[in-house]
Amino acid sequence: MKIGVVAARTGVAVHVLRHWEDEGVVVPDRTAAGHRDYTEEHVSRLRIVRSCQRVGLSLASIRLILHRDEAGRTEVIERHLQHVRNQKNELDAAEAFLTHVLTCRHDLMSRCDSCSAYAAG
Amino acid sequence: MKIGVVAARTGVAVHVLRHWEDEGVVVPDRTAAGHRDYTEEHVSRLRIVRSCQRVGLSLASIRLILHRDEAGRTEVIERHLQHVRNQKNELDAAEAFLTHVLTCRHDLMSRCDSCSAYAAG
DNA sequence: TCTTGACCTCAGGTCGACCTGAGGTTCTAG
DNA sequence: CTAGAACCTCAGGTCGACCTGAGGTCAAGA
Ligand SMILES: [Zn+2]
Ligand SMILES: [Zn+2]
Ligand SMILES: [Zn+2]
Ligand SMILES: [Zn+2]
Repeated sequence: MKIGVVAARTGVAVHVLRHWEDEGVVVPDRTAAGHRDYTEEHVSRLRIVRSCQRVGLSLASIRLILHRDEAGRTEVIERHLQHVRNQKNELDAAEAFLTHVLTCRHDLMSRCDSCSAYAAG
Repeated sequence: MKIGVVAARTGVAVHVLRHWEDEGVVVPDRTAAGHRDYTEEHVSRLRIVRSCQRVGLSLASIRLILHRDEAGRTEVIERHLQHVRNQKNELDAAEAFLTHVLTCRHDLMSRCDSCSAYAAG
């Protein structure tokens, strides 16, 4: 499958697909003429890249996750799992804070218990 | 309070504090001689900046959140609340995926139901 | 007073993840 | 067989959030 078709199907711009190849994240095959040639497996992986990016993983980490043979893979995944779990707590706190500040009337946040609680976290 | 003391207390490097001032996020007072002078309220806000950054908010958004009088503040906060709620779902999916790939033995992710499920999301 | 460390500004560099454009080749529809 | 779309590489730009260094000012202890 050609790069333009993949871009249309995945919503990932052509130059981005080329960039991800440069970074070794999803490396397509090549036709005899040198054009990139993507399989369904590649497309599958591209979607995984997007999902991983949405939770803040870098291309370097995603590359590790997608390639079973890379050194330090397990460690990176476990580190990110830990990070993902921490993020959920951070998000709960952030949700509470953002909800609060919408209606907080304190001039100084340092005098507001709710705001201070978030600053302390 | 001088910038060096604040850096030590908050764990935020001096040049970062200066950068945050440039961006209008936390703007300290000044002494007669032109040195930055932080109050406890400033320190409180600095901690909030860190917490907000940890959930992916940009300095521009954080500035809006910290300054009640800025235009479009409510909209930005509500947009980020929505984002925060989405993130929690993303994180649940990512946690499941990362846990799975640690032990997935499929050569092609497109042939693994668990991996495919994450690609589909 | 003098020294030494902390502070100041301003200019330029880095890093990750793109984005844009130039200049050239390949594919495909008419 | 030819025009135009789609592909290729490579060089350089952008953006956010820092980071580094030069060259100078200010302040607290010996
Ligand atoms: Zn309050
Ligand atoms: Zn409050
Ligand atoms: Zn499986
Ligand atoms: Zn799997």
